[in-house]
Amino acid sequence: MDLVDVVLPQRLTQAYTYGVPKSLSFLEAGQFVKVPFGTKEKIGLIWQKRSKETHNNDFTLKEVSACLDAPALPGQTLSFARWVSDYTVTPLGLVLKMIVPQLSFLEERIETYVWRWASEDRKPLTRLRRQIKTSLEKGVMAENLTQLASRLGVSTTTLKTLEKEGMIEKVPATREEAPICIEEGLLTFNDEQGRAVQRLQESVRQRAFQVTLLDGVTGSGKTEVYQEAVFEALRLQRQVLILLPEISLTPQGLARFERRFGQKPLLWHSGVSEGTKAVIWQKVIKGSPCVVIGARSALFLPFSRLGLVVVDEEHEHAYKQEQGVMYHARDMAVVRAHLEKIPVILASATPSVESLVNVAQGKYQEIQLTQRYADATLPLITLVDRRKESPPAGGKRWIGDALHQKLQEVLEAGQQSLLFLNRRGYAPLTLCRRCGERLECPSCASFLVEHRTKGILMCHQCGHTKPTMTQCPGCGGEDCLVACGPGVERLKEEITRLFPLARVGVITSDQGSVKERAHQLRAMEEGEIDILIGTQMIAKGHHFPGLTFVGVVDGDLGLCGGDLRAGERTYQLLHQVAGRCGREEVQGHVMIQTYAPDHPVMQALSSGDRAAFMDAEIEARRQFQMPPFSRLVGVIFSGSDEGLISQTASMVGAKLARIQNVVILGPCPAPLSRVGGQFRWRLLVKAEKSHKLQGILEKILKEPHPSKVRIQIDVDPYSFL
DNA sequence: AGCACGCCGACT
DNA sequence: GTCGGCGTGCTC
Repeated sequence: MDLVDVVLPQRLTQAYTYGVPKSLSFLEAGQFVKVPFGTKEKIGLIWQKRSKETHNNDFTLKEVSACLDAPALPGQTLSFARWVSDYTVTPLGLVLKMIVPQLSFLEERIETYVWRWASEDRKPLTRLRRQIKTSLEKGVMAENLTQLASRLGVSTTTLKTLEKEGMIEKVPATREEAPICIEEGLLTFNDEQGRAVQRLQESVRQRAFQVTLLDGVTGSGKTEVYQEAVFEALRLQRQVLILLPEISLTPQGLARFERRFGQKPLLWHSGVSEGTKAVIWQKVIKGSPCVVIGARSALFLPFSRLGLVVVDEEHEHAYKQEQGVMYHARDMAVVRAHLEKIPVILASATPSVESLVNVAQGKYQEIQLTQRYADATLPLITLVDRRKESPPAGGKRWIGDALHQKLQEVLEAGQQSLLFLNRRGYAPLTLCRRCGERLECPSCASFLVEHRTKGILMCHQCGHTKPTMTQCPGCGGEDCLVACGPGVERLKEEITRLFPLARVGVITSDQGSVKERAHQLRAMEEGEIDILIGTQMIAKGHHFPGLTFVGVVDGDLGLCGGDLRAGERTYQLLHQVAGRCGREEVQGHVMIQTYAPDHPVMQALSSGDRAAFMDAEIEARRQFQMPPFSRLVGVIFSGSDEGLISQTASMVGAKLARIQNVVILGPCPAPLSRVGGQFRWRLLVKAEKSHKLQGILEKILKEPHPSKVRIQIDVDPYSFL
């Protein structure tokens, strides 16, 4: 009897060996099967076939009970699962669980049909029917008659009659029949863009692994350029994955995609319904040419004809998953492309240190886009030294004199301003001025942020909320609690005081519904808002034609703390915010309030010399032998007993320290040292890049340790705060 | 993830 | 005496 190793989509490290009954001798790796496991029947995946000689009699062999009528996972997807599992030290079953997040996805559902004119009759047709016939001959897909009706612009009843008469029929849409009509020549490219398009399309045609860093200044047409590569892949009947750090795609952006692709891109993120996800999953595994635009989890879709991967905004830290399976989607996208033998495009206006180093080392090719549309000039960036400004007076606390004056000018000129403050809520800290009590989250090591409009105090770590209080929980005093520091709500208060006649808008990720935010954005686009205040949310993608001025209220916010990437991150964020203005003929102006105008980040922003700044960052990383010039692995210990946790961490640290060529940093309380009542400690293992730490770490995980302590491995950690 | 097995307190 | 709490460990 043949033997197969079966992996279950659960937190299990190993595969289990089963016998294959004669009736199922056709089974291959990648197929889904039913197996008896413990007392239950489970659905699993055939990981590999093996010869019967390898079976020792340590256990009684059970048999595969049935084969599921579902398409098999493509071989490359299996290799990818193996690679991710090994690299991130994650149980194979958990990685499989990411590939098959719901077992219901395995069930076939016919999602889309191609509708055909079925009648051979030569009899003359009415004008309406002739029109329908002509439309259908172009190849139209729809899920049902209602949808078809809206697509053709006719009534459902007309189509119902036609179907009853047998004049039209539906055929399940298959790979070959999926019509992809690409509207050509909608865009004109300048020479630089044209050359970039040529190179990217060429790499798609070559169908070989290649990483391209598409480094283009804001407004240089990066998206349009990589979309041409996407079309090329579609023309070759291949699938495309576009990763975005978070789905911030506006309806307009989506419509633009659809117009050019001739089909809706498939959206994949946490907000998409299970049913829709199932349809996408099936489509992707069956190999229909399509474009999936997704958050990092889309990387684990079982593509069977992947032809191109795009990682947009590749520098974004949102690509690093910090909970559960800890992986970096950008890095894993490169791995996946390598295994699939296809090109991958990393796009950014402010590439990460990691990618720039890879370019310098010749591992990635680089394409630069330096020209902005319509010869728009880059905004002028000036720094305001807050140390030299007069102390808060005349209603000013967070807006200094220079910024105030500039806002006034812009307002008088009838133009729009944007104020950037990366802090939600009213005030980040509430303090008792009598006893010094600070309002903290009961279960996290973080302060409660006041949200005055909602009348609540909120922990931004765990989401815990409670109503605002008037009495200090420390000393019981009334009216002694004071809000410290600004949040966007408080900034709005100040702005309305300074400019009572201005139309002011606020956009944050936690205020109002998606619809309300969209409404605010539109109002801004249409010039109905004079001053828009916003957090990180507004840093991305939006284009406001009338915006000429951006004020950064606190440029130093991201710089505090000893984070390895603080400088890089602050540069990227502020650069992105600055890019919101001055796209049209008028030159934009950006003003950054800072207490550290001499800081390299501020100097780089004001001089526009990114290369020098990044070179310095890279040099610093090299000097201190930090990533990407070394390898870091975090080992996180969590649980409710802090003493036990720190003790275990020290023990494991001592054990790890005995390994050759390894430096142990810590242990010390982890970033987010207390979340949801759980204490977290972390130690960092630093080694040379070539050092294969994963094997050793896996052993550490398996070694006995107090069961109340959870140990997690974080390869290439990102948070250091 | 389940589920059985096992070792302690509360209750008919 | 037994029921049932969940902590522990195994499932080919």
